[in-house]
Amino acid sequence: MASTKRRASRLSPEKRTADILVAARAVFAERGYNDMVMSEIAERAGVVEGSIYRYFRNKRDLMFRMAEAWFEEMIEDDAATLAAIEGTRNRLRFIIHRHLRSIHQQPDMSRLVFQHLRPEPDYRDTRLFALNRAYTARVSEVVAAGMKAGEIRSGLSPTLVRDVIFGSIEHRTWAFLRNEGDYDVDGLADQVLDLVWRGLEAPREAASTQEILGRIEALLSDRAPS
Amino acid sequence: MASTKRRASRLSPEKRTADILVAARAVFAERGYNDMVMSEIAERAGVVEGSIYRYFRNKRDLMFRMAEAWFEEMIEDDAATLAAIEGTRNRLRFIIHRHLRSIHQQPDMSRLVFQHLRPEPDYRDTRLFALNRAYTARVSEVVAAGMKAGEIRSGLSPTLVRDVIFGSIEHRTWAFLRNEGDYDVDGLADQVLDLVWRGLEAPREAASTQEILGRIEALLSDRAPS
Amino acid sequence: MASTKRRASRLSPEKRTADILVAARAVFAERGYNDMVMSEIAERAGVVEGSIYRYFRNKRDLMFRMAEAWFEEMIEDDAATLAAIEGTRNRLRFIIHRHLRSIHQQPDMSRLVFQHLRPEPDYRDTRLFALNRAYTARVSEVVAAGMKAGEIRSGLSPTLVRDVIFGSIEHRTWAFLRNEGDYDVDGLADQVLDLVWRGLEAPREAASTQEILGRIEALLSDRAPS
Amino acid sequence: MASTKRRASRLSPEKRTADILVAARAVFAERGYNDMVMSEIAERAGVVEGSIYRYFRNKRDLMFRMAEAWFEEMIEDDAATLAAIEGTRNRLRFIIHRHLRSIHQQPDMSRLVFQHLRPEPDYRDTRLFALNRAYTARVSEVVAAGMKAGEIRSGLSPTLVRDVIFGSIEHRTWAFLRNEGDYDVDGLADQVLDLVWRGLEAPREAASTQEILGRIEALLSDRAPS
DNA sequence: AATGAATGAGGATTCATTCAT
DNA sequence: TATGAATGAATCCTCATTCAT
Repeated sequence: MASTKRRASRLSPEKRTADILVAARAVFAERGYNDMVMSEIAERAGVVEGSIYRYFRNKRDLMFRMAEAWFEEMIEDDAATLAAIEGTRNRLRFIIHRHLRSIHQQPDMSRLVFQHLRPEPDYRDTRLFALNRAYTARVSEVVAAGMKAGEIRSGLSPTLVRDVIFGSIEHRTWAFLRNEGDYDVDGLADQVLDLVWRGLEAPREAASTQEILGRIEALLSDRAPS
Repeated sequence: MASTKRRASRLSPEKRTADILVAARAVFAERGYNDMVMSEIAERAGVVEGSIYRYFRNKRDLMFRMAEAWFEEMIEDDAATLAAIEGTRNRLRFIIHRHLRSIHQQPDMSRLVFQHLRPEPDYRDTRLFALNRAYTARVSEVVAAGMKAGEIRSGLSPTLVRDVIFGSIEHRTWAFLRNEGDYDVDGLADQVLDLVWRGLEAPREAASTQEILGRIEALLSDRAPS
Repeated sequence: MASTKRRASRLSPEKRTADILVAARAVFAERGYNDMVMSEIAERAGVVEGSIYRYFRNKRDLMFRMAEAWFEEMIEDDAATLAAIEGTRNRLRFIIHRHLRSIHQQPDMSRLVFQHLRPEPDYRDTRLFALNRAYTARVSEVVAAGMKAGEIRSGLSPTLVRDVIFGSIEHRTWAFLRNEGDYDVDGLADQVLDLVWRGLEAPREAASTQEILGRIEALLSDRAPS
Repeated sequence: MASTKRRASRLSPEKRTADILVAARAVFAERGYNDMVMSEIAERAGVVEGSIYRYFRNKRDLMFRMAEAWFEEMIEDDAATLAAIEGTRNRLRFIIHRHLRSIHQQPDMSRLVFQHLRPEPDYRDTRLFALNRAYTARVSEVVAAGMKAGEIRSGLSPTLVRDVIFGSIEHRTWAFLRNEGDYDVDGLADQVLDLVWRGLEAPREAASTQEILGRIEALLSDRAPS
């Protein structure tokens, strides 16, 4: 019986790493967090288990890298879009909508990050942390800019706004992530935005009243009999 | 040959259950989620491993019961207090403050619920779910009441408000739960409340309108025809 | 297909421990240090792998316990014999002979102790260390007693004598433990004893002097004047 | 596309071998036996893992070569010294002292040889064996010479003396090699020598007595009356 | 001669849960 | 009701060595 063993072709580390990540993501999508075993990933990637460890320190590292790749895609995809959107409110809506959409499209990956990776003790030293921070920092930045432009009332903590937005969304979508029902991305985005925006926007009431009065007075005095 | 073994004294099931829960909570506090092993709980509770299974279906059940006990305490403690507080804003502040305080005082238990219990697939069929729902429903109720009273603008989803509040708080406190830094319960409660309240409160346009009408009348009467 | 699984009968911990030790020793004898796998030990002992870990912390512990059992047997066996032997020289010979015989009969076990267990970093905190110390201390004790009795010259360090005896034997028998040739227990015991004893025994100068005087007197009386 | 990779400069095999040996020894000194990995050796030697295998059959071979280099140094260093020492006792003391000093200065290397290399099954076919034999043979040679010169009693086995000396020393120094305490090279050398020498030296008592008696008898018979 | 990517075997260990006594 | 001995599944990781380039 001839041995059918064949050495995997010699690939560049980048290609091999990418292959393994793709395989890992596929296995993860199919099996979920608990049943994602290294041997299956190796098999799919067309390498031997041991080879995975040349490119990834361990399983935990592999999972982080998986999530990092996901974040990188998202951040890159959004950059151009966000740059093209004008107005604080519109930009916030985009970010909110985007997050709701990400969760909706990639519930497994979301669960991975929310439940398993983010709570890790040394998460803060992670590249994923940096990426996630960049991802959420967009809110803080938009808020800070809006504040400068007078669209958002001053005195607010931009990072608190960030936590309100992402926290709200994630709390709202837990049921979906547990496979309990669905949600409407567009509608929910509007609801969240509405609520948050009210909390943020600079008070216009006082100014309008003055304006109204001023214009009425102006009108009346114009009409004054000569 | 006399056996020197001593049988555990026969206790009432309630007492036994309580003992085990106390032991479990102690072990959990000391060892954390991953290193909480049944044998140590049994030892502390003064029973044998197998006996735990007479009172708890399995470890998962035991953990849920632990968390349920925690929630029951909180809900009960708060009932009277909340009843004594008047005003929608004040009541919301209490609930926000309360949640921030719970997390601050019981980080382990919070992590257990947020990270391990709530994401469970059949969490929804759980008594913990019901308790948690009762715990968070207080927000929805207060909001609904505030809406009726005209303090809160209509058209809002009370459950969305609930998600905004608890989501914000939990997102904000993740770092703390990872043992990264601390937070100021009072200060944070005020910040969150401020932001949320702005998003909720009914517009005071009615008042401005009155003012506008009054001043118009005044102006017009000044110009009364001679 | 009927399942043929059967629970192992419930045994006393002592019996079970002994069974596992016996199995371990058998596997060790057959396979040697490197190929002694837990699964085979379990199989032979009639238990499941996991059960071994109820009685032994880990494989290392199991190996130590194996060696300890061996030492206990030896020490116990010898106690009566040694008590019955009179004379420092005879007692030393017994100990030397005994050690040579142990190595000869249990080369695997000897190798285990010499090569793998004794060099362990925390060997000193081990029960095996205590037993080994008791085993070798017999030399120190006999030497100390012999010194008191004047059979052995004073000023010697009994523990050094211990090291000389056991060190010599072990150095001499390394080749045998590597499966290179054999050795003659009796003959080697005599050789070692001879060499060591010369190093130990008190000088008999007093006796020679007596002899000299006696013979001089004899000579002189022969020549008595007629 | 120009490759920026730099090929290791082409060195003479002797130099490469030496470099790798130096690197191996450094890694071994830092990491110890268990954590000495080929990749680190390669890195230090400025070559790639695979290249090591051009110069050394395998890791085992590399370790043996490491130890061999050590022995060669020692043997060479000692040759002149030993030639300059006169007297059997003095020469033995030098050898004993030397061995104690070697262990004291190179505990890692000693442990390597004693624990890992010497017990190997085919150690006897090794160059290290030959070197070690040469190293220890100095004892046998000195003993044989001393026997011829009448300083050492006849009937002894020179190789047994060798085993006594090296065995004593190694048994005595095990604790030190386990990092438990230290020892005094000079003092211990004297103690060992004292004990061993007594076991070796030719008995002068008996001979002297004979001599004394003979001379007395001769004297007396000369004086016999005619 | 050098590279370095790929190989691949191999086993200890944990602990929730069960069930015969 | 209590006991506690027995179960048993399930997998990550290392690293010396090879060999195509």
